[in-house]
Amino acid sequence: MSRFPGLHRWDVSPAEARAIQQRLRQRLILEDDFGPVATVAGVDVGFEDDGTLARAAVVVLDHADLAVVEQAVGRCPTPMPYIPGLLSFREIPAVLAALEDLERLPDVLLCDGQGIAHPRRMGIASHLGLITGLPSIGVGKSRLIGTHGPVPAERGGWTPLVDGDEVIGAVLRSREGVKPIYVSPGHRVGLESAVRLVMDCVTRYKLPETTRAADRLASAR
DNA sequence: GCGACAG
DNA sequence: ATCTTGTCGC
Repeated sequence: MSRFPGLHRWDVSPAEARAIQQRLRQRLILEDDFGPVATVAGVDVGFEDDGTLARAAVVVLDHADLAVVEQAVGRCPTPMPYIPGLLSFREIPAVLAALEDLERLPDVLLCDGQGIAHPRRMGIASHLGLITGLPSIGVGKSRLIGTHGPVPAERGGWTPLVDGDEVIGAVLRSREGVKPIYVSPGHRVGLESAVRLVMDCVTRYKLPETTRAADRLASAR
């Protein structure tokens, strides 16, 4: 029993993957389109057997107290090598396997990587949001594209990430004294809400608890 | 042609 | 992403 409709094939060439991204980007909703957020999920992918097997982890947390509600792990043969701009084709198949095992789907997905802060506005968070239909946000530890000015030093402060004349994300100081993180809307979430939801999940560390929990599970530490 | 380049 | 110990700083 599959929870999500297959929008396209996964065993595609880089050129086909880029064409799929161009086709899908038109369906993205880049403004708030969600109800009460009771749960938030962290999504991350790790690899086993020299990278031949992808292992995805999804950890659902209670939005109010960040307590773990449930978690799932999904595996699948790694489809293709890492190619900047095509990360979702390498990692999403395993993520979908993990999502199928959840008792209940979360209200929002926080993915490791970018949302629309991507050359074709189709980073892994946006792609996953479109496939699942769930609101999604990209939380990256580093930059893929875009430029930005100085990042405020205080916790919670941020500056726009820009590409040409478009604001594609926020460079956020999630914690004082450490490198900022890159937050961008994935699907059905506007930038301000994306930043707010991410900060809702940040406690005493640079990365939100969603990411930390998923990272831990995906890397089997 | 020369860099840049999520995880 | 992954390979990996100690080490600097609050």
